[in-house]
Amino acid sequence: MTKNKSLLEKILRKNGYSVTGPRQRIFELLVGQPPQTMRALIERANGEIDRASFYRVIKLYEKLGLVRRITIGWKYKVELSDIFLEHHHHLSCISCGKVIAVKNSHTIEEAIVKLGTDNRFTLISHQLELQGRCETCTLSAVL
Amino acid sequence: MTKNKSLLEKILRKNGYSVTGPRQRIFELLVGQPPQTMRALIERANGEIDRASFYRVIKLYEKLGLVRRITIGWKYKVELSDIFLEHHHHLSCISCGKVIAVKNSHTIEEAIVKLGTDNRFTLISHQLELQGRCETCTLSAVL
DNA sequence: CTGCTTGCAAATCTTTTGCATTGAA
DNA sequence: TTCAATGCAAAAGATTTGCAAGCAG
Repeated sequence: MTKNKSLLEKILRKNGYSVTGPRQRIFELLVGQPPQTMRALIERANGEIDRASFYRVIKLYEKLGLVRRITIGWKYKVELSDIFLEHHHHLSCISCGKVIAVKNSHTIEEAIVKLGTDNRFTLISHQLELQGRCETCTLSAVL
Repeated sequence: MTKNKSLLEKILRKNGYSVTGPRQRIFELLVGQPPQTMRALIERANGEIDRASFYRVIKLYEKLGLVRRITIGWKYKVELSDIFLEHHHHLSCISCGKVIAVKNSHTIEEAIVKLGTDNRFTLISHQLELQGRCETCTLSAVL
């Protein structure tokens, strides 16, 4: 999708950052991938981009709202944010580690907004993470 | 509360772990505190307990479901789990860092259960984290 | 006693920083 | 040309591990 890439460029420029090779490359490494650990992301670049740049770029992307970090179990992973992906949450299986993205329910979103206003908070973002056992693992736990 | 402490002992024994000084001490350091970083927790022990033991004990407590980790911003913090605390979620202010615990709404809990069944997952736990700006910070952002 | 726990020290892994160099605008 | 962005190397921080000694059961 070149559409995403031009959106990336637009956002960088609009915020006064330059469009560079590493920044584009890192973006590509995020497109179409499930949430990845930093390590995995860095390894996928095969040494073409320095570790430090990864951290710097991801931090920038997070600030610009392009990327978000989600916590699965103990460590965090990064993925493109809702600008590129439809807003969703994660359901992860504690047995096999599978992570599935679930589209958000209207009910939940509304209740969340209410939580914010009830507490006089101006909400900016939220994450919902669910842990459980997927169907396969639930079954094999019984066997 | 000695009630909590005896519950701790019961859980440890029932799972075949022994009740030791460090384990009790670490538990005490968690009681009645807001979510803490590992570093803060370790510092509060003033060198009486080794760093490594902290990590080992917290990991054990998490496995036993006594403790949970929540992610606020980038790093995680630990707090007692719903066994000791009422089930709740967190609202954190991205300006001043304040974190408030919000009792859960029925609506959200129900919708979450539905999300699980819709995806044939046996749900075990979930976390909802909200980010925004508290009233004070919202106002001072305008000034 | 005996094996689980701990402390200690060292090893690993993750993230950040300083600085000289490179590259986008 | 000029300043932001990158790579590199080193520093800082966080987490884990091996092993000998200590303690709960």
